[in-house]
This record gives sequence, C-alpha cells and structure tokens, in this order.
Amino acid sequence: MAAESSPFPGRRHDHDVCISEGLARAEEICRVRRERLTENRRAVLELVLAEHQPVGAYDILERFDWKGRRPAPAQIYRALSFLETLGIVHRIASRNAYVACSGPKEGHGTVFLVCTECGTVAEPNGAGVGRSVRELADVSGFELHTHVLEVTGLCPECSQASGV
Amino acid sequence: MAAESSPFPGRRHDHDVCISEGLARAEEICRVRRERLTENRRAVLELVLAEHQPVGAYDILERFDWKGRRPAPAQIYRALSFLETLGIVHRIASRNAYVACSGPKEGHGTVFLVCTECGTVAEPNGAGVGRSVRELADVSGFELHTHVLEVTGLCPECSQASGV
DNA sequence: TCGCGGGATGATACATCATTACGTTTGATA
DNA sequence: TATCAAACGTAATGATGTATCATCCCGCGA
Repeated sequence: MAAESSPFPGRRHDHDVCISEGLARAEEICRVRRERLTENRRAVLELVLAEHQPVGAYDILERFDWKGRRPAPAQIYRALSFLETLGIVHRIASRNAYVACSGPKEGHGTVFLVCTECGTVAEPNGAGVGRSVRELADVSGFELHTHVLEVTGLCPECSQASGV
Repeated sequence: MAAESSPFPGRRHDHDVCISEGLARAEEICRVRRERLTENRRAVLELVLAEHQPVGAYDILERFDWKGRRPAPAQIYRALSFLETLGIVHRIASRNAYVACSGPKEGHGTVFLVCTECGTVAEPNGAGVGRSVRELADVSGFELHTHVLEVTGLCPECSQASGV
C-alpha cells in the first residue's frame, strides 16, 4: 500500500497546525499580491479551515459569530470569491460547498477526492490527470483553460472501517 | 491536427439527426429497461436535445409549451432525474444545467469539455482520464466510486474564430 | 495632518435552483 | 375489470447566489 503518499489527513493529525498554516499562507499570498486579508475574509477563511469537509456558504453564515448580529449572505460570498481568486479556497461544484486548499503542491487545485462517508476532501497531486486532460483536449481540438475533477468514493479510513 | 476525432458537433451539422437519434436511443433504453418514456419525459428530453449547450431546469420550464399552462419545477426535475438515471442526460454541476448525452461511448458521462465562448458541451472518450483517475485513487488509498471532470476552454470553432 | 479616491462593508431586496408533500390519475397485469 | 405501484399536478417551501447602493475605512499624496 502507498499510504505514505495519501493526501488525506491522518486520523489524529494536529488540526491546529492545518489552521495556522492555512492562515499563514493566506497572509503570505496577500502580502505578495498586495491584497488585504480583512477581518471579514479572515473570519470566513478560519471557518472554512476548521474542517477538511466542504462547508456551504450558509453553514459559514450560521457559524459566523459576529457580536450578536448575523451577516448577510453577500458578505460570505464576497469573502469566498476573494479567497477563491487567491487559490486559498476551492468550490466543490457537485456539493455547492467550499474547502480550504490543502497546500501549494504541484498540480494542486484541480483534483478533489471526496469521501461519501465522512465528507472529507483531499487534493492529491493531479499531475498525471493533468497530462491526460491535456492529451484529451489536444485530440479534441479543444483549447484548454481550466479543469476540475471531482472524484467520489471512500477515503482510506472509511474504506477500512467498512470492512476491507 | 486530429479534427476528425473531435467530439464537437460541426458548424453545420444536421441537428435534426441529433434530436431523432437522441429520442431513438431513449426509446431503446426504456424498452430494454422496461421503463416508460412518458409524454412529460419525452418533452423534457426534446428540450434538452434542442441544443448542445447546457440548459437550466427553469429554462426548460419556460420553453415548455403545455397547452397554455405552465408546469411546476417538480415536473421538470422529475423528468430530468429520470433521464439522468438512464444516462441520457447529464448534469453539469459547475453550471447547474443539463445536457443530453451525446452518445453511448466508452467512459461517457464522466468528461465534459465546456466552451466558455459558445457554451457548447462535448463528451470526449474519457478512457485515458479514467485510467489516470484510477491510478491516482490507488496511490491515495481511495476507494473509487465515481468521477466527473469538467473542462473549460474554447471549442475548435471558437478557438479558430478568436484568432489561431 | 488633512483630504482624496478606491476598495470593502452593511443592509435590503431579489433572483435562481431544487425539493417536499400530498392527493389524483394512469397504465400494466393478474 | 380490479388492483397497485408509478407517474403526475399542484402548492408550498427550502437552499443557494446576486444586485444595488449608501457608507465606511485605509493607503497615499499634498
């Protein structure tokens, strides 16, 4: 088995590290691109980083503790689309939900492995798939811009739990 | 160039053929699976077949000429999900819209080339991508169930039109 | 330090996409 | 032709995403 190279977070990984690394990366990207990681954007990012499962915009809205008040949807969507343009957050179209980007790996951001059992989303290195897609586009006479591959199935842990 | 193998419909293809073939395929599938291609389902299928662009459920609803009356959304969605289970129609998640399946080719229903200019959707043979996905899942310890790849870019015609 | 200009926000309303619930009709078949 | 499940018709509602506009705030130059 090639468990070492699994892109899934371990059962007992230190999730605080995921969060702090995610925030640090966001700050770094904003610094480089001279964008502002405002309080609103940072708060939304923290809520997306809180899990490895995709969260809906309205879930974020509900969890948004905002001094008693409740923000409007537009506020969440604005932050999400900002974070998307920075590549820090990705939209999982098949679920109308959002996940934090797991890291700046090669070919990242184009392949998502979505566990139907626990909902966890992982971003494996999609270089191989990327080559296939380019070949396919080439043969089809298609001028490739972007691609998103959403794969459903069982993550290693749920797969084992369901009886190997 | 490998234009011969392009999955895109030609500029001046006979679209009536697409429609009649699509209906014939639907009838055949229903016959084999002992399902009923009711008037409602057939009408929705015809509206989806009318274009190679994905159409939204509410677009279908508006175009649904139904003796003066207007059907309810549920009616459209029922027909669409029926047609989806038969593999005659596919949902394009990134657009919340639906396209008719272009044919019973290998790997159909898993790869969509979506032209950002004219909206046309083609289904190339996804076998090569399928292999890459299986490899990727294997390496990641992921138990693969389904995958959908949505590729955006320019179709051969729009690519040429925008200046080669 | 003051004021200017553009980006971000707060708030309301609205647009779009999809499902649930329930009673009625229809069609296959025994 | 009696029966039963599938499909339909209809209304209501839930879920997701945008448009608009006045206001606020921050960086920056005078």
